[in-house]
Amino acid sequence: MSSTSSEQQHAILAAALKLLAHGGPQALRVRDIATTAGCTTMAVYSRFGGKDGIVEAIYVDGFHRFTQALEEAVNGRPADQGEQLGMAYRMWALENPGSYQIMFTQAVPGFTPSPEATLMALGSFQVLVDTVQAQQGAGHLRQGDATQIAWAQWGMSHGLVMLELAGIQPTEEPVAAEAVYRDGLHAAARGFAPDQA
Amino acid sequence: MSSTSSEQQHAILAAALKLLAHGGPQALRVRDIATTAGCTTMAVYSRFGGKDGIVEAIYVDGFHRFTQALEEAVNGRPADQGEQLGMAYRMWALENPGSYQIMFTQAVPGFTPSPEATLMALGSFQVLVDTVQAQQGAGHLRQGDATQIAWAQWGMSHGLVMLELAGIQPTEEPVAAEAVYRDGLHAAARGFAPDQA
DNA sequence: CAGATGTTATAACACTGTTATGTTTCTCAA
DNA sequence: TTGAGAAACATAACAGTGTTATAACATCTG
Repeated sequence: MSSTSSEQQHAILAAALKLLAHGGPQALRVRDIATTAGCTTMAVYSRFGGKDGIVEAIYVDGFHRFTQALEEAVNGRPADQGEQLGMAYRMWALENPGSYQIMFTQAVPGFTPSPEATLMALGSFQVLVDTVQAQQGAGHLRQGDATQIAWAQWGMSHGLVMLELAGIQPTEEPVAAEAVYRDGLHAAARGFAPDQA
Repeated sequence: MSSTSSEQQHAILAAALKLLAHGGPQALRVRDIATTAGCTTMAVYSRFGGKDGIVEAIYVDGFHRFTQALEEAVNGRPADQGEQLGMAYRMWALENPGSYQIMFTQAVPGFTPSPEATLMALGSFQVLVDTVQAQQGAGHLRQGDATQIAWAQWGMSHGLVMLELAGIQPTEEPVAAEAVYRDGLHAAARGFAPDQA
């Protein structure tokens, strides 16, 4: 039946996500995924076409949830949306480090996402652009290319998150990471504020 | 002799860097490194202890050259040093993408740098902190924790460079990447400027 | 010179992604 | 119901890669 197929697909993906959460990207081994999902190695090939298929599924699932988390975070006045978005970005990455690495770094050697998956990734970026435009409309950000401003903010978020995920700390106290991140967001907001502000 | 040992070490490292430049981190295969260096597979184990030893050598070599490039770039008035440093950061990463990936991402699955190598990496960060302090002294950046400001700037540089290395472009024109990056640097500088400026 | 130490060359091993193969099970029309 | 075709399973084999073993060779030391 098609329903059991789909259930097994789900079980395999869930097993892969479990291994990913527990041991990072390098814990994604086809045999282990199959064992964890309670099926044979071949099932992974029947359902996903191989390891890259699993990784692509994780990639797509990750961006789906990531985009959703970002959209849900933006629910206040435009003045607050930048910080809300930035903090949600970091939070999601810290809670889903394995997925984040697969989505934004080449943690799995041979894997490159399909064109459709890449488009989906850019759709996630659209949330940032929309937020920038809302803030521009409210006079909190300078006029100009919203894509460019969103890109710079994405860059700062991504860079700080990556450094944090890599375990590189600015100070001895790990508690400071969040404060440093928030301060970076504020600085970026000031940097892109209208001239007269 | 010890000199021939050292020469062979150098030949192996050079071969690894050549493969890295040509095919990226996943082109670093022990057999290929040995063949390119004109020695046997075992020589890699005698000289470097295995693949991780080679990767660590690339890591250390990379941070050595990276730090040097950053230091050489800072040679103007404090007002210009931020942009000089940021542009040198991006330029080095684009010219040494393989090394940059090994240094800042986990491009080689099992590899983790030794504590000494990690200290060396933080030494590179010190160039940023020194520059921030010079700019603070000249009144171009707000007073406060120089480490924190440098960290945010590093984050933005790292994030934008990683996105660029991953081939993700903000617009259709690849020429815009440098302009976007430079604008991001300016925004960060404005964001951390003293209040009255 | 003789032994110890290190290096070379070759091969074998372990792990992982992938493919092949024979068997079983299921589906569904006759 | 039944039998043919298809799908899936279980097992094994294959290919690539990091690593280790082993024996022959070289080099240095006393």
